[in-house]
Parts: sequence; structure tokens; C-alpha cells
Amino acid sequence: MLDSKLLRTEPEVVAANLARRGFKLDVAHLQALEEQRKKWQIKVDELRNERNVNAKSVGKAKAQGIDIAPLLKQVEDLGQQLAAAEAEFNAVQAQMDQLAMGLPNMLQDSVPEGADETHNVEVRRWGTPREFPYAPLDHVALGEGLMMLDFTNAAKISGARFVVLHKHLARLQRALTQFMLDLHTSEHGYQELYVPYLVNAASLTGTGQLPKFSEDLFSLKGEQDFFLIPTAEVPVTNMARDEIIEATALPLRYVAHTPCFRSEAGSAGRDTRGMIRQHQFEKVEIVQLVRPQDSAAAHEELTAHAEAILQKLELPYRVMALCAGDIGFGSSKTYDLEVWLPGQQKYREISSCSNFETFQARRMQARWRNPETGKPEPLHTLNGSGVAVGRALVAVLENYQQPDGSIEIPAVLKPYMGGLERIQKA
RNA sequence: GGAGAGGUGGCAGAGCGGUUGAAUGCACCGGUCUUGAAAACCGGCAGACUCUCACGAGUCUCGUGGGUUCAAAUCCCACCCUCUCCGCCA
Repeated sequence: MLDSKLLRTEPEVVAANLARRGFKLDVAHLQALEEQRKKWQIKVDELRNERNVNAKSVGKAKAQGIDIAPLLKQVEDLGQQLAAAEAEFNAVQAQMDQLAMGLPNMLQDSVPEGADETHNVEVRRWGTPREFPYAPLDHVALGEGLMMLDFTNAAKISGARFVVLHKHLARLQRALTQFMLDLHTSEHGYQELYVPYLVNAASLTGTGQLPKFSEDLFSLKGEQDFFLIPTAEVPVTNMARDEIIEATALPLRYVAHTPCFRSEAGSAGRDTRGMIRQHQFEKVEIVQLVRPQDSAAAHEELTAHAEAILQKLELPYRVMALCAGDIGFGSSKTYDLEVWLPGQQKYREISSCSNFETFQARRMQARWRNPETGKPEPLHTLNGSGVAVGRALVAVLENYQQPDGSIEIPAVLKPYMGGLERIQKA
């Protein structure tokens, strides 16, 4: 949610910024609505004031034993007037709210211009893709060759876009998860959390998935209003919802491993092969809650924390600054990490690191007490994948493949694999 | 699943339907005192919104949503959540 004051006082500035995303803000409509809202709010306030003043005088009169019948007669139709005015006000306010909740975040100046992903800018590159004297296999061929990557049973059990991992591959995924959590907690200063995987609508509204992107979510058909989390960002960031955090407690750094559930509505036909795009996948997420003045630096730092995972796994990657047209709804600036996949001969997204500034904080009333003003003010939230575990598994398979179809275990994972050196067909 | 208790400000905790947006304590901020600190004392201290250049004024919020009433933290209904006991269970 944007700062409502800014939206009201400088709608053109907001509109110009959002236009960079290709989002058209109808300033005239906004101002017309605002005018109506103000008009009715004043009317409602006046009527309520009249009612309150009257009720008080009734109380006084009664206390003094004066006949209150004439006073009551005076305000006979006040209730109706008030109800009518409130109905008008509520209708306009609802429209305003809907509009406000549908506005994406404003972009930082440093975000590159561009309409789509082809305009994303490469910021840096790490590692050198390995040279293969033969055509490297993709993770599907490798995993199925090992008899450890099983889409057949997954399809039977659930359907498309699910996977069953067997034996060493299942363990490799667990090893990756453990490694990531350990690195973030022991070297990057994050506090590990275990969180619910089912969340309520308020939490999803807080982080920005609702109301606009409900079709991307799985919701439960029970009596309770639950959704499956699309990312740990939702439960973790919402820890701060409706909280006022003391300045001395910031920054807060959280890391959590969760499965993530996405309906992938609208992505039919994309990445149908393999486990790049699944309905259910594992992810380690890092989240920071910081003072506004610290968020830009925290964003760089958080991105570096995600990069450290890939570096220690010795997986070549590049860092992309997403352009205005490709950046997510709630983000003010995003870096994507793209890992090299020899099977595709492409860099593919494995982490997305975003600074939401006050966008999520306003939606969820997550505040810090600014010592300079003494007032609660919205804090800044950031998050990044640190990193997507399923895709990391894919990257390890493809980058560490051997000519005989076996997979060498990355050095940092060996302790988590019980000393296993390589994965080969049993 | 059964029975009961309860949700009030940053925290704890009062609150006969009518000067209660809310006593009191703690925490916090400012001041007096002190070489400094502590203690003591004095003062301030919820949030959001609207009008106003400003001073200031008004509205809303006591879990959420409805209802009763001239008037609701207080009465009624529904829902959500927390706690205790019993049962069941990974």
C-alpha cells in the first residue's frame, strides 16, 4: 500500500512512477473519488458530532431530573440521516480501498527502465560455466537415469507439476536445505523460524498476494479460511503485523525453510519438463525488518547472503536487476539470482531478493518507534530466497554431472550426505 | 470432541448504559534535585482520519462484525482468538 498522503497530495508524482511499470493510474478518477470521500466524511463527522452532543445533553438533563422528551424529539430523524450518510461514505471508502490495494509499489530511481524481462540488467556474474566435452544432460535425464527422480508416481499420486524424489536425491534436497539454514544462521546472523504452512487471508493481504493474486494461491475448501503459503515470506513477515517494534530491536533477521505451494495458473505450457516449475517446492527464505534508512544497504547485504549459498556450492550465477516492467507488485527494487543450468545452456532464476520498503508494512501495520519523532512509523521489509531448494537441486545435478551419469557431491554438502562422494545408480 | 473462564493503551490491570479514550501501576520521554547516576518529586505519554496557514476543533477505534438505545468498553446475537479441566491423538 502506498502512502495515502502522497497519493492524495501528489498523485501525478505517483502516477509517473507507476507508469514506469506500465501501470496506468487514473488520476482524475482518483481525485474525483477523493473529493467524494472527503465530502461524505465531513458530513458523517458533523452528524455524529450532533448526535454525540445531543446524547450528552440528554444525559445531563436526565441527571438533573429535567424532562428529556423535547430533546429526544429534536433528534428524531438524526439517526436516519446519519445512516444514509454513512452508507454513502462507506461505499466511496470501499472503492478507495479497492483502488489503493490494487496499486503496485513505487520504484526506486535505480530500477532500470524496460517493459519486460529482456530489459533486465546484468549487474555482475560469478563463476565460469563448466566446459563439457559432450552434450550435458538436463536434470530430468540425469535423475531418471539414476532412478531417483520420479514424475510417474507423482502424477499418479497428485498430478502434473509434482515430483517424488528417491533415496540419495531426496537426501540431497534435505542436505541442501540444512546447509542453507546453517549458513544463514551461523554466518549471516539470521534467526531460524519454524512457521505455519497454512495462513489466513489477512496475512496474505499483508504481504500483497491478496486481494489481487488469489488465482496464484491454493486455498482450502474447509470451513476455515486457510491458504497454503506460496512462500515463507508470508508467515515470516507477518510476524510483525500489528506490532510496534522498538528501534533497538532492529534489524530483525529471520530465516525459515518451508514448502511453497503455487497454483501456477497462467503458466500452462511453461517449464512443463522437470522440476523447475512445480505446485509444491522447498525454499529457504530470508527476511529482514529494518529501519527505513537502512533498507537500501540491507538489500545489498541480503542479496549477498543469497549469493553466498551459490558461491559455496560453486554454482555459476549472475545477478540481474529487474527492470521496471518485470518487477513484482510489492517490490521497490529486485535483484534476481540466475544460476547456470548446463542442461538448458541458460541462466535460470533461483532467487529473488526484494526491498518492499514500506509497502508491506503499511498493509500490515508493521511499525517501529522512531526515536527522533517518538512516533510509530512503518518499517521496511525485505526478503529473498536463500535459495530455492528445488532449483538448487536441479543446478547441482546438472553442474556436477559426470560422463557416466553419476553426480559428484559438492564439497560443502558432503558432511550432510554422510560422507557420500557421488550419487550413482544403485 | 465435552465443560468452563476470558479478550481493554507498549506491558500489567480497573471500569453502576450517560463529563471514560478510558483509573492505577510499570515501561518510556522531559524537568527538578545530584559532581554524575540511582532514588524521590513534577510534567508528558495510544493509534488512525478530517477541518484549519496556525492555535485548535471534530470523528473513529476497548478481539471482529451486526443489533438494542437519544447515548454502548458496559446490554443482546454471531464469529475469531487465548487460557483451564476432561476425553482422544502424532
